[in-house]
Amino acid sequence: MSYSIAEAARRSGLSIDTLRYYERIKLVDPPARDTAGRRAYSDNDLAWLGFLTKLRLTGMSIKRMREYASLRSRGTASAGRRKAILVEQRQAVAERIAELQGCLDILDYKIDNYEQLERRVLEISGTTVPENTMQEISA
Amino acid sequence: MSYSIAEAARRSGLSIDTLRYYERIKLVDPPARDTAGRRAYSDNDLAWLGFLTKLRLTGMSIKRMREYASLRSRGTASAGRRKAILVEQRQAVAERIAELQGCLDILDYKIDNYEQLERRVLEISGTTVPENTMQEISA
DNA sequence: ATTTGACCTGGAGTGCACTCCAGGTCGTAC
DNA sequence: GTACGACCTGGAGTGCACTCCAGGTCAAAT
Repeated sequence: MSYSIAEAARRSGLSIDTLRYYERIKLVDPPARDTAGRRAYSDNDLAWLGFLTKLRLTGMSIKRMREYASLRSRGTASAGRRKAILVEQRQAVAERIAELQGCLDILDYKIDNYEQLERRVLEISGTTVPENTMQEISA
Repeated sequence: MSYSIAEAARRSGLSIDTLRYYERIKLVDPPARDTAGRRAYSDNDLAWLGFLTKLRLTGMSIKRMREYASLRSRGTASAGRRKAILVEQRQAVAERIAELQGCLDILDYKIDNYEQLERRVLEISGTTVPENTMQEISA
């Protein structure tokens, strides 16, 4: 099967401009063209775009993705280095997840503070809230 | 206690330039100054910088952090909206963690493919690797 | 007294990842 | 046969979050 750029954009979740941009910066190989010179993406192209969007979701930089892409086009001999990139990225993602988990804990703590404040305001409505309560919340 | 900009940078993990930048864009209140006009950060300032770096780690935009910062300076009345921002961010972080988990699975799958390829190459060293093996790996 | 180093200011520059634009070419629908 | 919509190109523009720079001030050390 072959797909117009609009269809490829729809299926990959990237914009048409981004698709052309990725081609310009050599992140994807130039797709085939139809008789009128319009891009005709193959299933293979789509699969590669799909994988690229996953790498992007992991936070991989375009520079790094280009490195991976260029290794890929050099064939089997580069498999080791490609694997190394993926392993490194796996590590980075795991670390990022841990970091976000830590952030989640902090957010929960702060949200809980706000909830306690709400409860206290309800209880002693009209009374001045002690200064240290605000400290606790804004710190 | 009061800290020089260099010390504040060291303690917050931000650069000196970033500290001045955050002040310029009203993300932090201008700190006190010493007799020579140099910034003197308080423990309170440091605590706020600490929280900001956590928010940044969650991927919150500076625009959103500024919103939070400006609400904070408007006092208790804004607590509800501040809490809402935190709750929303908590949600975004949880979603991002889930997304990264999914990426981790894909990376594991790809890495596993590379490992299988390595084993096959070892076993039948010198033999041509079947075309579909490469497809599986590059898709 | 001068040198050093940390700090100051306003403003310009950077890198990233897109995103938009003007002006042009096709093939199909009316 | 012309109007339309989807596509094409090279290049410029955007938003974000810093980062760097020139030229200057000040207090302590030599």
